[in-house]
Amino acid sequence: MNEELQEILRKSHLSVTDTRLTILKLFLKNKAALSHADIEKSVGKELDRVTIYRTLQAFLEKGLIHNIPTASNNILYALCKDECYEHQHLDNHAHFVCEDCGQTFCLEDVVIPRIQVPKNFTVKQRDFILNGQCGNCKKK
Amino acid sequence: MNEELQEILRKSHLSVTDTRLTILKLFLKNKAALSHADIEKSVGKELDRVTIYRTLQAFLEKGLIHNIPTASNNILYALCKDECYEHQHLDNHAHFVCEDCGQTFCLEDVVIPRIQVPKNFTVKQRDFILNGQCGNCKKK
DNA sequence: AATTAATTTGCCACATTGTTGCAAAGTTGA
DNA sequence: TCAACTTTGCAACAATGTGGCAAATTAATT
Repeated sequence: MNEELQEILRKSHLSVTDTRLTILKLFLKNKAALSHADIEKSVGKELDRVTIYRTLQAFLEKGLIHNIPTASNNILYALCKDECYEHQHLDNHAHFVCEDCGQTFCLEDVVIPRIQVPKNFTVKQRDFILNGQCGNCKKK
Repeated sequence: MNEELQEILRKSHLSVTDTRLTILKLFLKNKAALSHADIEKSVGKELDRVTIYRTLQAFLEKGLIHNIPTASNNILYALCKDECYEHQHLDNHAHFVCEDCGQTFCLEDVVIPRIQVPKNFTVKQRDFILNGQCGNCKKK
């Protein structure tokens, strides 16, 4: 298990440290996207607040995770798929934020449709965020 | 001119104050969406920082403006169209963030397409954010 | 027009979130 | 194993957001 995690970091050109393994593990364990606060809560005092910031920054830069725009002001992060490379994200799937449980899911199967933009505009990235109630919360 | 502004506030069930007229004027003058920091910079020391927060909150609640999710952590606000009502936003248009000038525009004509979501999921709101280069920056 | 009731504003203090510098600890590669 | 380099934790600081309260302003009423 740990070998696999290390391999993931190396593939992204990140040196292997306890901090990074811990945070990577969190991402793999959670189906939902994580905020800085989520991670801080999970690790308790095990990791410094600043270190978490810097780790997320490093993961972002190396293309291991991507961030998800939200209307509230907390940035969410989620693991990228294999098709994502450093500085070039191809996360063309939609994200779903559940109002009830607050969790955000990557809808890997929902491909973002291409749309017409005004002439002279060049589109480099597209984000599609849905808001509502997830399947789990609906049952209750 | 001032009469029209007052009318806009009244229509949204907001009492007319200098602060609100000032901020509303800013929104009407700017084609791009504004952040709290943008407004603070514009008005200088004319308005208190806290007052701006509360004014934006009031505008949001009454449906005069809507906020735009962004991947960075600063919330953007833009005027709503007439179809928006208090507590019920119908801003089903896409937003475009220009990488070069940093400005965010409402693409009023670009309607967000409906997409398929997993069964048991209920969609209440849809946000579509495009990222790239706007027409103005492309010319340069 | 003047008075009253209700709302809004500015100031203060405080909480939360994010950033930078630097020395100590850890990682990588030879 | 050693040296070069990177990462981490701590401290200090900057920026952003929130709540209380008295003074000022607006809206409503007579």
